[in-house]
Parts: sequence; structure tokens; C-alpha cells
Amino acid sequence: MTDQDSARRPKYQRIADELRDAIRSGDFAPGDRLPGENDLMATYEVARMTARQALSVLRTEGLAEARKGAGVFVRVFRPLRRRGIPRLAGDHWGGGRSVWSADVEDRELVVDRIEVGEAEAGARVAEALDLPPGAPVCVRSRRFVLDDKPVLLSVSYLPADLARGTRITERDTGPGGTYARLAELGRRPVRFREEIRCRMPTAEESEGLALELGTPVVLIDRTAFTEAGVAVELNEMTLDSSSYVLEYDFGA
Amino acid sequence: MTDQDSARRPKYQRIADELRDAIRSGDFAPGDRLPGENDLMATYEVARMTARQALSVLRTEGLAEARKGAGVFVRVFRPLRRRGIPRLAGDHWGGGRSVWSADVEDRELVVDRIEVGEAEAGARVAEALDLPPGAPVCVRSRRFVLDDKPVLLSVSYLPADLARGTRITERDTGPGGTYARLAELGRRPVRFREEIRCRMPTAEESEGLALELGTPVVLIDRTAFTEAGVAVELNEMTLDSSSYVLEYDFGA
DNA sequence: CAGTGGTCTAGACCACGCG
DNA sequence: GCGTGGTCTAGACCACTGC
Repeated sequence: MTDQDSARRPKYQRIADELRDAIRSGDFAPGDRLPGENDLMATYEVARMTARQALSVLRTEGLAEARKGAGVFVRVFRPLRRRGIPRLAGDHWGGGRSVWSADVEDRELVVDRIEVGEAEAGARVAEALDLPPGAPVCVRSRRFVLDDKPVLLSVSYLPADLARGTRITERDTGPGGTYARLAELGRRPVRFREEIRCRMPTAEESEGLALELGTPVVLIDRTAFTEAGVAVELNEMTLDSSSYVLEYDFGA
Repeated sequence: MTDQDSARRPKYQRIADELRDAIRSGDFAPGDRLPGENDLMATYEVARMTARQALSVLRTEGLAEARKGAGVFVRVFRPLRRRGIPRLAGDHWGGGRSVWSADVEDRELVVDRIEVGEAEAGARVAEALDLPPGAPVCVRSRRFVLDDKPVLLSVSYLPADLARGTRITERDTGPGGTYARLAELGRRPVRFREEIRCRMPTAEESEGLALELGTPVVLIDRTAFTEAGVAVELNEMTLDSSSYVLEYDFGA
């Protein structure tokens, strides 16, 4: 009766299917504990590794997370909405607020792992900023942590001759951030290009964003241009995909 | 000598690290065959499952793919560039071309699994189209296959009272596609909102897009609005993330 | 300290694909 | 046909968590 209909589908997949259905149907709500390895071994009369493999399917699908010594739990999602276009409107950061204040509202935002320095432009950076390869660039990297969860890694590149001697090279760039400083230099960014990619994280990204198994990252490469069409900044962002919904509004 | 520096890192991780480094450094180029399970067992003197686990790390990272009976290979990427904004400019589809011709250029595009029908709006569709829940909607679903690789699943919803009696309810919507028909009805879409999410695929998505292990999907929900601000279409798209780079250009 | 998940071994049989 | 990866078993020891 129970294994007559197995129909060539591997046991671990069938177990995963049942658990997945139970999650989707609401039998297990976000945050609930799922049956553990021992439970599955008993219920389905399978070996340890088979039960493990079933759970690993759900984890790599991003549906479940394992907590050592505690159990396996249904994952909880609470994505942030990131509005691609109005957030960069001049009247946001122009008024002394960072572009971030548009996103986070009443949640607790911490910026850490701030590093500022100078380096030689690699091929990609040089091309984006229209500089000769090896040209000096100001590099600003930082991490954004929202309610104790890291959500974004950001590395920003600017031509060094533009940034030197300004607060852009300091840890705190001042009110309105880098874009306000650029505006003061007569290089106000008015046009932007964002390129979006998505893939599984590297080990470093996984560590830096404290990612669960089965969580992709979103890469946003934003180039900022002045009215004259000169690229003044390349910002490479790495987002925890489970923490974000991106939104773009535009006319035809 | 070889395991003195193991430093608590699991064997399978150390093996995966070495292979990953070899890939990144170019010792294995895209498409190359990697050492198989038996090779790793011999080289590192580990059990089968340990070698397997090492390879599975690379696969879930999206760096390698297994071909049954053949071996494990370094994955090859050739993403399409999808320009979010100019592709929807009226002069593209207005001239009788589909919005797709902007993306694919000289590659072979096949559209299959076309289904057109009517259904009752679920909660999300009803909200997006500003209809009462359960209202009849026209549903158009299809799959785009580029050079024999499926890259996008699309399901489009329109208010049924708008679509009925037009070519929108036929398999072939005619020159310029759905948007050109809407324009003829006096409901020309002029504003768009795209919401972007990213996650691991469900089993159905994985099948429909023929995804490798370790390949996330990108979800784009696009709502089209008329000049009067009325939502006339919701298009839910599911993309193979390894096949796409999304691009958005906009001013501040 | 009892139970959990994490790692690892040493076997087995199978289906598939390439030569 | 032989080697490949895919599935599965029945054990083992460990580290961590929570009671």
C-alpha cells in the first residue's frame, strides 16, 4: 500500500515531497520544527543518510534550515523592499539623508566592516569608470546589518583624483553620503545603470551575509553618471536574496 | 604533512576548496571534466560518500554539473542581457515587433507550451489588477527556449472583459503582441512596475527550465498601467538566473 | 546528559552513456 | 561492457543545544 506507488521516484525525493507539501499546505508554519532525522528514519523505515538527504533537499531549496543540536525548522522570510528609482532621486539624499533611509524605515540599521582605501582599478572597474587599467581608484567597502541580520555587502569605486581630499575618503562621508559630496564637487550623479545578476554565493559571501544553505545572492552593479555622461562611481552590491524584493517603476 | 593543517575544516570542504581554487585559477576551464568520485577517493583516500559530498558542494554552488555516466564538468555561462526599460519603449513593439526581438538578436528563439484560457483571479492577481477576488481573468502562459535551452516561463493575466473577443485570447496575438492589441483598445500601457525576487526553484520550475542543481530562479512580476493609471496586465516571469543579466537605466 | 544534526566509513545495486 | 554518477544501507564518533 505505501510503497506500491513508488513509481521509480527515489525514496528521499518522496520523503522530501511529503514534507514540502506539508509546508506548502500550512501543516508546518514558518518557524515550526520539522520531523528530524530520527523521526524520518522511524516513520519511513530508511537509513540515516536517506533521511538526511531528504532534509538536505528542503534545505537547498531554501525551505528549511538546520540548527545544530536543536532540529530542522521551516524558514521565515521578511524581505525588504528596495525601490530602485525613487530611492536615488536627488531630493532624498540631497536633503542630507542617505539613500538608505528610504528603505529601512523603523528597523535598526547598523553599518560595519567599513574599509576605505586606494587601489588600482582592475579591468572591470576601469571599464565601468572609463579609466585606464591600473588607474588609482578610491575603494569604499561596507556591510549593512538590519535587525542583527547582515543583508548587503557593498564595494564602491570612484576615480581617486575625484575623491582625494574629500570626505569620500573618510569612514563617515557626511550628510547625504558620497552622492552629496559628488554634487558639491560639481559631479552630481543624475543617471544610473543597474545590472542585476543572481547566483549561489561564494564561501566568503556566505560568511559575510550569514546565509542559510539554499539562499542565492543578488548582485547589483550600479554605475552613476553625471549630466555630462561621465561615470563617477561603480557600486558593486551583494544582497541576501531572501531579504530583498527589488522594485523598478518606469514609463514606456 | 597532509592533514596536520586540517584545522577543523571537514575533509569534504577541503577537497571542494581545492577544486574550487583550481577552477577559479583556470586549471579547469568551463566545460572541462573534473576529477570524478573514484579519482577523489584515490587522491584523498576518502570514502565514496565523502568524495561525493565534495562534488555536491561545487554543484550546489553552481560551479559544476554532473552528467550521469559521463562525469562532472565545470559549468559554462552565456547570459542574455535583458534591458528593462528601452525594451518596453512603444517604438519597439509599436512597430509590430515583439518586445523579445530586442533581446535575442541572432539567436534561435522558440516559444512553446503556449496555453491560453480563462480563470478566476486569485488574491495576488486580483490585487495587482485591482479586481474583486474571483473575477474572470484571461491567462496566457508560455515558455521561451533560446538555442534549445529554456530560459523563461511566463504567465500573463489580463481582465477578461478587456481580452475577450480580441486576439489576446488566441495563441498568436498578432504583430506587436498583447501590448499592441491593448493599444488598439485604447488601453495602451505606458507605465510599468517590475518587482524582482530571487530564490531556489521549485521542482516544477526546475523541470520547466531544465535547471542544473545550484541554479536559482529570478522572478519578475511586471504590472502594466495605462495613462489613466489602470493596471491592464500582470506578467509573472520565471527566469533561469544563469541565462540572464537584467539591466535598468534611469535618471535621478 | 539526552537528543540533535555534522561528518565519515565501507560496503551494495542500479541506470546511464560513451567508446 | 565498463566506468560514471545516483541511490541506499548500517553502522560510527563528534559537537552542539536545550533541558
